[in-house]
Amino acid sequence: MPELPEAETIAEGLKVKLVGKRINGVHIKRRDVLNITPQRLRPLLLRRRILSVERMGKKIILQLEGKRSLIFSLGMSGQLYTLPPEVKPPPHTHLIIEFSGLAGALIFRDPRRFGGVSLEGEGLPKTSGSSIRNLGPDILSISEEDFIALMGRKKRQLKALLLDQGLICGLGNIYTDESLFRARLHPGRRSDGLNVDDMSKLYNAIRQVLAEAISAGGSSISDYVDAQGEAGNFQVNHRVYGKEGEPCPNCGNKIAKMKIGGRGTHYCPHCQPG
DNA sequence: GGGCTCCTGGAT
DNA sequence: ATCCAGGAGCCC
Repeated sequence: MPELPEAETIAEGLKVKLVGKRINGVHIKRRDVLNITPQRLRPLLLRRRILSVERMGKKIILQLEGKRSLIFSLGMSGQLYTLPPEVKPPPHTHLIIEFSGLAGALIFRDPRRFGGVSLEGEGLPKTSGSSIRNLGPDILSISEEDFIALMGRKKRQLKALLLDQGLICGLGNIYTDESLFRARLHPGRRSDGLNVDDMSKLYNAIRQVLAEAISAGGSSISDYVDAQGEAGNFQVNHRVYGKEGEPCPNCGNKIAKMKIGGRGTHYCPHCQPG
C-alpha cells in the first residue's frame, strides 16, 4: 500500500512514540510474515531499546540496541500503528510489540500479506519483508545530477523505470503517475528518448509531488493509516491517479488508463503526448 | 523486458 | 462471478 510519503509519515509518527523506549513484549500471531523464527526473534528484541526510526524508500526501519534493525515492508495492505490498551487488535494483526512507557502496543497488520517484517541479517526465504540491500538510492536523497546520470544509463519505459526499487527507491504506482503528469511526460516514453531538460523536469516534479504528499500525511485510497491509525489526505489532490474518464485539470480532456508493467497507469493523452 | 504469482476484500 | 488494488520476487 504505502509509497514513500506514507512510509515517511508513519516513520515520523513512530519516532516520537518509540525512540528511547524499551521492548518488553513480543507477540507473534503469524510466523510466516517474519524472516526469522519466533524463538530466535523474541530474545533478540526483548529488553532492547529503540535507538531510531528511519525510512528507506517504502520501508520502515527500527534501529535497535546491539546493531540490529527490524525492517517493515507494508506491501499493498500493511499497517503499522499504535493501538490504545483498551482496543483489541483487529483481524490480520500478525505482530504486536509492547514497550515500557508506552500505553498500548505497536501492531503490524497486513490482510494481503504481501508485506513482512525482517530482522536485518537473517535469511529465511519466503518473506518479502526483505532487506534494504537491493535498494537503489532513496529518491529524496539523490541529487538531480545523480538522478539524471542513473536514468540516462537505462533504456526502458519511464513508468517501469521509476517503479524499479533497485534503481531508485520510494516511488510506487500513485506517485509515478502523478509525477509523470506534472512533468508532462507520457509514462510509456522511453528513458533514452529524454533530453536533460525532460529529466530535470521529471526530477523536480517527483520532489514536488512527494513533498506535498508528505505535508498532507500521505494518500489513503483504501486502507493506509499513519502511526496513530489516522488516514492521510493527499488523495484529494491526485490529478490523474484513479481519475480515468474524468477531465484533466490542465486541459479538460479525459484522463486515460493503460497498463504498463502490469500496473494500471493513468495519464492525460493531450498533456502527456507519446 | 513482460507475465505470473503470492493473498484478502471491495466494487460491479 | 469476475475484476481490481499504494508491492515485489521469480520465471523465462
